[in-house]
Amino acid sequence: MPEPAIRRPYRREGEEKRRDALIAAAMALVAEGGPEAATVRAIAARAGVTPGLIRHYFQSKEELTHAAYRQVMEAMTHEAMRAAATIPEADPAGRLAAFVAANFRPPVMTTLLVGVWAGYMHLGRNDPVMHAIHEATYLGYRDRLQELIAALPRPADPARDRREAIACNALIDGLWIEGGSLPENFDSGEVLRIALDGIAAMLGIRFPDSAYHPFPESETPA
Amino acid sequence: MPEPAIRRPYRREGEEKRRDALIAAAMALVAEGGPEAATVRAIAARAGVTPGLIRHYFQSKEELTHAAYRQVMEAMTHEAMRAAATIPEADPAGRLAAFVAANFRPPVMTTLLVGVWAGYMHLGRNDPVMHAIHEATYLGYRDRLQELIAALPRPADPARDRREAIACNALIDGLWIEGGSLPENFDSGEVLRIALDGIAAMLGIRFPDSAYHPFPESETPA
DNA sequence: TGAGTTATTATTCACCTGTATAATTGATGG
DNA sequence: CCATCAATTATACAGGTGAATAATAACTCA
Repeated sequence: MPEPAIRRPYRREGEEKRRDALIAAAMALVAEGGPEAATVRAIAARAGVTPGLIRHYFQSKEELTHAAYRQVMEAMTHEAMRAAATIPEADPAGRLAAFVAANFRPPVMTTLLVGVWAGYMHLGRNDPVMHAIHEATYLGYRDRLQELIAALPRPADPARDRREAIACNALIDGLWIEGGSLPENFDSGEVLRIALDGIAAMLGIRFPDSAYHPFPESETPA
Repeated sequence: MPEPAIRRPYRREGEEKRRDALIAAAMALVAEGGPEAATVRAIAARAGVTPGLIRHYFQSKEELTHAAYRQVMEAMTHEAMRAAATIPEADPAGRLAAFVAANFRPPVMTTLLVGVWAGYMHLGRNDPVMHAIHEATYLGYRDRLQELIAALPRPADPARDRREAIACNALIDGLWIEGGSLPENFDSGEVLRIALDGIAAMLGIRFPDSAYHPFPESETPA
């Protein structure tokens, strides 16, 4: 005996807004409850629409997942690059330090991003599209890191730069994962210090003390 | 119109055997197809039993998941410790190198283990038991690493040892993940070399050339 | 203002999930 | 050889899943 059909009112939004809202909803749900929590119905509810709309903007739920994963991964590289661009080219070590530091503060080192990364991680093992996104973003990030390393004032050696970029990338990844998974096991700023010390040692350089401050240009939070 | 009930024949196995078989089946399925592939029915089929038997040996599917995760994580630490114990205590750097190297060859650096780790990773974010297992195994591994570092012939400094253990652990983790996720992007032995070089640089030591051979005591595979 | 488009909702479907419970059969000991 | 016990199978259930389709109402533009 259904009620005489009082239909939920709605507003038409631009395609871009709706796509973004759905992606954001999917990311938030994955971060909070893992991939199994990001059901079509839950995503729609979080985005304030009904489930059917997802398949109006995405051919399948899988396609929405791909879009969300790509956005998360690219956001991280983009944020680190943006931080590096803050420092003048004349200071290669400073640029590298800024790139590294960006990974250990918001908006990169947040429960949301670590959670989404962890939730989607394993999908790269079977889904070819996810694998391609993983590979592309990993290599993109690493190449950028290698460029910063190659710019350091020392004799050129591409093979060495490659190995060191891989090592620095791995160190950053490992610290980011554990710092994000078990934050209560590390003091504030400790992870950043360990990252910078480790990278400096592996590259045989020294970062200025100013690089060790979590929030370089803006105010330090109380 | 069901056939007149020709029941599947079976053999009674010991409790231990059945539990191990179910855990192994769950691990294999997670490694191959992610957690969503490890359904009660799929696990039972892989283990050669019917679904109901799972709940005869485990109170719930969740409990089976916990058992499998714990086994995977502990196996890694155990294998690295076993490798370290191969080297006499009089050679601290050699022990450390053996510990590190064990992470970059079978049975630790296998698609199965990396896959299972990736599949279960995110569960630690919501499930308290999984979180506890993750924390316990992570800290156990890191403590063992710190002991090996503290044994190096140099002035004692526990705070420094702690930071260096965190850094070395992160480097190992990051290389293990990327080496396992994108093996086609690395040459054979390259990951091990990068790990040992990085750790040596961060600790200010030098490993003997012999440490760089992937398979120390046994034969090298063709 | 009114007709047309389509973004959005509502409903339905076939399938899969973990769990609970009942029925059976293999092993064991007398 | 039979009785007992529990390991194992079989069946059923309630709920959730992504997807497909039909109905509707919010805009757009003439």
